[in-house]
Amino acid sequence: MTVRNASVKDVAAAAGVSLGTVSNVLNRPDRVSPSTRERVERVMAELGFVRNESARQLRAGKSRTLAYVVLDAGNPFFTDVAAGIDDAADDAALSLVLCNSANRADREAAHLALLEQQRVQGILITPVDPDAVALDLIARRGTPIVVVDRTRRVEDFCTVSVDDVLGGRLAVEHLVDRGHRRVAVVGGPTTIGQVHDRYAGARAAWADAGLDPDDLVELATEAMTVAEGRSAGERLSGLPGRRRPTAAFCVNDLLALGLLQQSIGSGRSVPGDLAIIGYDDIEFAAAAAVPLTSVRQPRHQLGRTAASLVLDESSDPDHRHQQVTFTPELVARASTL
Amino acid sequence: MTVRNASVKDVAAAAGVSLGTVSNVLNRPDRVSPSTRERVERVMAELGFVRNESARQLRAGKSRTLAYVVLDAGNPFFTDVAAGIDDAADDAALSLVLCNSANRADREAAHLALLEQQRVQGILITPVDPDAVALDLIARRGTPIVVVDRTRRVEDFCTVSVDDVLGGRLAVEHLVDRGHRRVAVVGGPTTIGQVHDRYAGARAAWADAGLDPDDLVELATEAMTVAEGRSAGERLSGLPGRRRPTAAFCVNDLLALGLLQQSIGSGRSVPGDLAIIGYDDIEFAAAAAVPLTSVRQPRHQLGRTAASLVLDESSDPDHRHQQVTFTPELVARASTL
DNA sequence: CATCGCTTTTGAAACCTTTCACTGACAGGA
DNA sequence: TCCTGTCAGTGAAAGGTTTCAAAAGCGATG
Repeated sequence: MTVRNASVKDVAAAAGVSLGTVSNVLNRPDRVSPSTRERVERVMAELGFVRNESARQLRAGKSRTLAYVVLDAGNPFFTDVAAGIDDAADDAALSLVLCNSANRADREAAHLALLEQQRVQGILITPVDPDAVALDLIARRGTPIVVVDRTRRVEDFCTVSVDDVLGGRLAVEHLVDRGHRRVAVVGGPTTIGQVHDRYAGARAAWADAGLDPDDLVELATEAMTVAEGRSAGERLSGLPGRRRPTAAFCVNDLLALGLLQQSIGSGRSVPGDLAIIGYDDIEFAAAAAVPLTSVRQPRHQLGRTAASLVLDESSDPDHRHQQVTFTPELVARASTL
Repeated sequence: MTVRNASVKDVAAAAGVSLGTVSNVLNRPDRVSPSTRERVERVMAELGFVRNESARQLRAGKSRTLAYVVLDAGNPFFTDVAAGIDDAADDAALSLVLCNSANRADREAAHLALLEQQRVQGILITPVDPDAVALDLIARRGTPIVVVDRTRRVEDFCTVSVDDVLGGRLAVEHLVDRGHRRVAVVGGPTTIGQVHDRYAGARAAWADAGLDPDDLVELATEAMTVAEGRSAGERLSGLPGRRRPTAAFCVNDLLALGLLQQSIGSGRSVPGDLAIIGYDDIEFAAAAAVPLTSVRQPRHQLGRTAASLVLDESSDPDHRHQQVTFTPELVARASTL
């Protein structure tokens, strides 16, 4: 029965009706008499008919998918953002595909090219470089793009992000409140916009508290991973007692978890000898052996909003670009008690 | 210049050549004279021409993508498997799209239907129910399917998995070696094939060591999450001293991390009062405050192999289905010292 | 100049679906 | 009986790309 790739034509012939009728069964079943419809449907099942989405799309001009080009599929933060997007896509009866750029510009470019050729409804992206010109070209040619968790210098399309300066500020204010007067800021590279902003917020809060800038120690890392967090911990241990900070603000939770592990492993108590605060509030932060204080970003909300912006842009002819900024929130736990 | 959706026809007209020549520039540039090629390419850039992948695919009959329908995009285990698939897809110059079924059969079905309509080269899937008949239908109609990290009762297509009975055995043998004579097995629900197999391996190892089955305490959980791990820890604390196990084997790392957190938080030392062993060896296992002993699965390898099987099936006419089983490996760390 | 061999270019057909103006058939009303 | 309106079904056209046989162009050779 099952025929390799039966088409509407085959179905029509086998059911003794015209092409148009088969198409109507598929797309407007109410315009076909019940008896005919049933016969056609039976034939479709027998022949193993599967609609050819390429042909349909060619005719329709647009696809039924949304795409998210994610920066690092292994980072729980991004998978949560993706879950938010997925929710919104579900509501709009679109399906979401994830593409992983793994922080590599060449992979990102390849994915973008294919997505544009596929005429996806819209592209959500956390780009390797938010100011890359390739994004402009694609947007100008008509595919809606929304930048997620990054901002651009020129505001020529929608972006959704979180106020990272405020986040850095919240973290340091919290530590100052707890009485810390010598604090490390751990993170890098500062070429990443987020890292830069969080540092800036940290410095501003420190200055506002009237503290000496020299007592806010910046500890640069090469990446934001657990391993880098451990190595930062070793560098911290190496400092002489009086120069050693009593607290550390890590610009993401992976760093914080690494630092936490290294500290406990080398016999220091957290928060007694070293208070630690992270950023992102990923699920593993609350689950750490010493539950981690962290700056929470509304990541699900971030994804949901980004998706609704891209949908608006693709459907509303007089769409206006927006820059949505969310507010981060401090979640205090045992690591800074 | 930029025209909304320029087609090869528009390019041909603007460059003063025929359709066929434009197509040749795109697909066989060597057959076009340098001067013509250059002119056509310039016009394409001016017009903002973007190849219509639907039309191309309609003609070609197949697409350039591979899809992985992942069970839970938030679980680091699966993102690592996906990274392995991605590697192999890259090598074959295919692009990989990820679809998240989020453990829901309806979402899985929707994704599968669309992927089949899109005529993807192949589908990799960690299914909600490996024995679901929908998979057979799709495979029978000609889309190669490979089941990842699950096995099927009927071996009618390729599967790639890890020997979970052996994994359970390794974990319990390790604990017995360390002198434990009263051990908890934490996990569930046992309707999941993997969980069932790991339990079975654990029991077999226990029996082989000549120990009393009553001293292998099974602690069922409703899901395999950090929160469930914590709650299992509370139940464990509630047991009277002599009945309380000295070690726990958790059937995945999320459970183990939750149990670890709860134990330390309530003042028990690990591994002194309770040794803990997990399963999967996700990155956060090594990074826990007490580094976690775990059973490692070759997850990258798993993905890579699955991708190469699906590619083989889609290209080699006399492909034979294979059931590949990998061997897990114990990674001993401080939590079972 | 005719012929040959080679490279470059052409134009039509094919891929499969959807749409839409149209035909037939039939029932009800005048 | 004739007309009108409704409903079911029809068939051709369109959408953009690739392929392939055939044509054209062109320099060299006899």
